[in-house]
Amino acid sequence: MDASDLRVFEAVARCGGMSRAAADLNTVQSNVTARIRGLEDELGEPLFRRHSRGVDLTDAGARLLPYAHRIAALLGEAAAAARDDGTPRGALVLGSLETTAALHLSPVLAGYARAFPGVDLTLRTGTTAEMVAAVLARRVEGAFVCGPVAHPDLVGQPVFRERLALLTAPSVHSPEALADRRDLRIVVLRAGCSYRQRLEAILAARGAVGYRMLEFGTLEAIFGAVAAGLGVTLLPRGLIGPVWQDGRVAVHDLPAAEAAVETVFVRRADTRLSSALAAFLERARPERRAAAAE
Amino acid sequence: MDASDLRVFEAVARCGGMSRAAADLNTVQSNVTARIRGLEDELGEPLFRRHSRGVDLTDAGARLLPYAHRIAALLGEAAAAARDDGTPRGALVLGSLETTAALHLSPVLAGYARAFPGVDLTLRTGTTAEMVAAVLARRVEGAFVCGPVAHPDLVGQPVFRERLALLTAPSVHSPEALADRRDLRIVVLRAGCSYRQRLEAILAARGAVGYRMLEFGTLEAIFGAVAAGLGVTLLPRGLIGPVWQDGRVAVHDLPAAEAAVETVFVRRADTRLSSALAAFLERARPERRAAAAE
DNA sequence: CATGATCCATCTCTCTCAGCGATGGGGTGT
DNA sequence: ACACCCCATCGCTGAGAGAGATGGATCATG
Repeated sequence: MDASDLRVFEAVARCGGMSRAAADLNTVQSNVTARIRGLEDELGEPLFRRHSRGVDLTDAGARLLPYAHRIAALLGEAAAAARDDGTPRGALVLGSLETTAALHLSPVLAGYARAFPGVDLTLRTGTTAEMVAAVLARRVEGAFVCGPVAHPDLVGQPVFRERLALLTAPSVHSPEALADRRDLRIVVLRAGCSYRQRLEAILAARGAVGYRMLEFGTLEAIFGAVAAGLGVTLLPRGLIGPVWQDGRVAVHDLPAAEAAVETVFVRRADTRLSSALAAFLERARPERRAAAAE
Repeated sequence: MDASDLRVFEAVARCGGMSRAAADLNTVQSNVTARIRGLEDELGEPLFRRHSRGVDLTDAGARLLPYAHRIAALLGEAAAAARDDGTPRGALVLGSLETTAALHLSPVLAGYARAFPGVDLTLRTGTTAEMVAAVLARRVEGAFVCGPVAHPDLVGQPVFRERLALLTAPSVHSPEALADRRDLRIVVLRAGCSYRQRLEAILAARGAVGYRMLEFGTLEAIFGAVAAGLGVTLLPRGLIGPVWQDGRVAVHDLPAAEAAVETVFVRRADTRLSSALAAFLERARPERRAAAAE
């Protein structure tokens, strides 16, 4: 048995058919058939049930499939480990919440890109749930998400600690005044945004329920909507300096328990920490950034 | 990069030279050279430093080597998993202390071999330290050893609980009487036997120090030596029925703290529990054996 | 029921590439 | 100086992977 056999096997299992797998692998169907046959002969067990719509896994195939994934991942990691001599190099794909990227990451990204020109840096943004899924699927090496995250396959480390504040129209003088607003809406950056649940809890604790949701793709649009009295939002304090000073929106501090949010960096527990990523995290560490700011 | 490349790489690293690796792999040296070169070209990093006595690993090679091991192990496990349909079959190589094998395992082994004729069962015996090393090196799937065993790569489960007894010549009436015996020796089955340390501690607690050691390969020889007054030994009570009844040796019970010994079954944490092994452990479980004895 | 589409198995042909054997150069110990 | 051991390289050969064509089976559709 060989790793390339397992690659073919995995493609067939994923595509649900030998013809489709052949297209996926840029080869012809007869080849796929032959290699699967060879693998089955070697193992002495059929791996797929053939039927007119394609194939599906037998029990033996289902037992083999997770190994195919693990071995493929391990081979990629082996090559990366051999190439990684401690100086960051190659591709580094990270994920982040959009608010975290805006608030904390831009100077880190800029400095990192300057310091390590050998690294092809990619930053993808999305919600905590999306990013966690991306990390698990190995689409990104790791991600900055809203903590805490507990998953057996992930390891996390706290990176930033922020205080959230409630943003409302200037005419609202306290969060408690929201309870009797019947037309209340919550404004979020994206559907599924991590702060939404927290905002719902905060409003519910003050007797405000039954709100609708507005989703805007940019922070500026959100500020505009809040300033216009369309709704309220919850954002890290660090993000709302200029808008608040302009008096366009009112910023309401919250009790520490409600305001505190921790950004953690998560990555798969079973992957090696690449030099490129290690150097990035080193630059993102709070103490380091404080020192750099002096 | 391919698993067979890594196999060649691993052999070269292990043998310390391409010629030796070629012999080990049943191929010729030019092939090994070519494949290593190919691997190095693909990775863009030299993996070995060539010198007149052979080769040794560069840093990149040293980073790659553990992956070669893991991938090789995983490939073997993948084949075993695919073939393993729940009915025990194939090779099952276990380790055990000799005393445990003699005391507990023979009926289990016999019954298991009868119940699962498809399994090629092998039992290797040795000391706890030897067996733990064998498990870690994957030479055996698991082993019955003297507990407790704490190692990050191993998982253990208690299987048997025994009471040890001190065996002396019939003329010795209590363990305390040994303190003034200047010619005292301890008799063990093998150098490095797990019970030796415990016996030393027991004797030391009674003021007996400065003994010599005798090593005999069989239990009968040990009984003979003890009966002849050559020394003392420590064995599970269950092993010493007939000899004690004959009056050839004196059996001294010990306090529970000193007598209790737990036999645990250990295996690597990162390997799948094969059906063959699962069935064996099921048969070795104390409650099961008690039920079978009724 | 006929037809077309889809999917897998099998066959043949081609050609790459792994493996083999031989040779050569470099270094080491005697 | 010589024998020895090690690795690099070259040409040759054959197994085997890949490409393409064909055929049989099944299913959807009108």
